[in-house]
Amino acid sequence: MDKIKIEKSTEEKILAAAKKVFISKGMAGARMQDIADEAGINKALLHYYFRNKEKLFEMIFMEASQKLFPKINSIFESDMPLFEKIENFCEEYITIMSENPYLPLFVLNEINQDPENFMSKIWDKQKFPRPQKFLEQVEKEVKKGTIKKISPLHLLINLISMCIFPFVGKAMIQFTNDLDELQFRNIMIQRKKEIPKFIIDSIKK
Amino acid sequence: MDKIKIEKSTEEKILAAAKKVFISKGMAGARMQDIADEAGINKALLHYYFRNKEKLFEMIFMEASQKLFPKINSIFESDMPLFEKIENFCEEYITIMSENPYLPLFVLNEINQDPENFMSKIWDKQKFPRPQKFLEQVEKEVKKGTIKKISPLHLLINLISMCIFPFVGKAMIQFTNDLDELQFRNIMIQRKKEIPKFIIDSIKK
DNA sequence: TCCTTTGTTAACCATTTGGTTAAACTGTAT
DNA sequence: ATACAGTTTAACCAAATGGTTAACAAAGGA
Repeated sequence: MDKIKIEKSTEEKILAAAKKVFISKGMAGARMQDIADEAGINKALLHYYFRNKEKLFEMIFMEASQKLFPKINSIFESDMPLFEKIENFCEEYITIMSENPYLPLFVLNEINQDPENFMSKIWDKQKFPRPQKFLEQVEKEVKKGTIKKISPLHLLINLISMCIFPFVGKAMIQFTNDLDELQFRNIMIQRKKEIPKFIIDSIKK
Repeated sequence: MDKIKIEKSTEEKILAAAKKVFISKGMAGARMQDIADEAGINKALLHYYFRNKEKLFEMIFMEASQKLFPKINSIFESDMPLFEKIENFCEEYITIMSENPYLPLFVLNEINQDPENFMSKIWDKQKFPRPQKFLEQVEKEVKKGTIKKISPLHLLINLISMCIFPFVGKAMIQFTNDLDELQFRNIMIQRKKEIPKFIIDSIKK
């Protein structure tokens, strides 16, 4: 153990605990007491640092959704060639999500459970996925005849589905295929290459 | 309006209301009072028909997960040729889910939030997805050389990802692409054909 | 050393929530 | 009419839960 134990500040301890509890139980299922226990502090201290449950949740959710979304844009809006862009996206995206495998389900579920609140408070504060440029790029390639005729939107949905879904359905996939954590991790590493290959095989002429 | 209004029994009213509330708010977020209101009855009547929240939830969750899972098996384990099987799966699966678009997120989220409880109580009561035969079939086709060399497991994950994820990420997809309910429905109808085409284009020789 | 600010806690409070009870209502057979 | 079973409700209860308070400890500056 050459890891030096650095004293985390109380605020950091709370945020780490809140992240863990919120992501595993969701906003409705999380208990302030659980978070306090997890952080090893008194419950009142939570309210000293963060006014209330909603504020604390918002902080965690913001961080989480920022991890889930904005990395997408920088790739989608870049000037890379299409195939390279697809490869890049899979690589980057799966790498980030592998470090936070429960994050996509958490974010998508909370969005779904309270869309109005989500949109108003969280949405416009950060850049949201703008797939426009990607869609146009696909259309251009189709017209140029460099790839098969395919609906850009369906291609986009296929791409993000194959990257994100395995994390959302992690428990199901692991159980039906009898995979432990390590095996799952390895499969996701493989998918960084498998998905682009699968897509490009499908659309290249 | 030539629809005849048939009086639903109280039990049916409760189940319908519970389904609606549980699926939109999840187990933890659902309130017994909400369900009672939705059903237009007194809260105590809920406990008259279903002992407690857990029992009521279990009933709804069972029904939901039975809709999400077992239809898969009959197709996966049939003797259809591979391409036909893929076409059949997409067609059937998306049709069912289009009638219950929020069901996949609900089920996957609850599984994730309480895996132990899920496994013990719900899991073995019903047949669970057995993709074995599908995987073997893919491997056989690869060896025969009728399709490209591809990992059967990745192909399977790709298939279910592209079918299920759009429902899980419905809110996100609708928002980023500015789609109303009807447009989303139509895109999912297209996907019944688009997904098999996309897959077969990728793996056929 | 005293005083002020910041951090931390135990005890407490008000509301929400799942669940119970006992009474009342409804239809049906006697 | 009466009795009886199943159904429905208003009122109630206890536990859980988010949040507050007041007292206390620690740190630092005058």
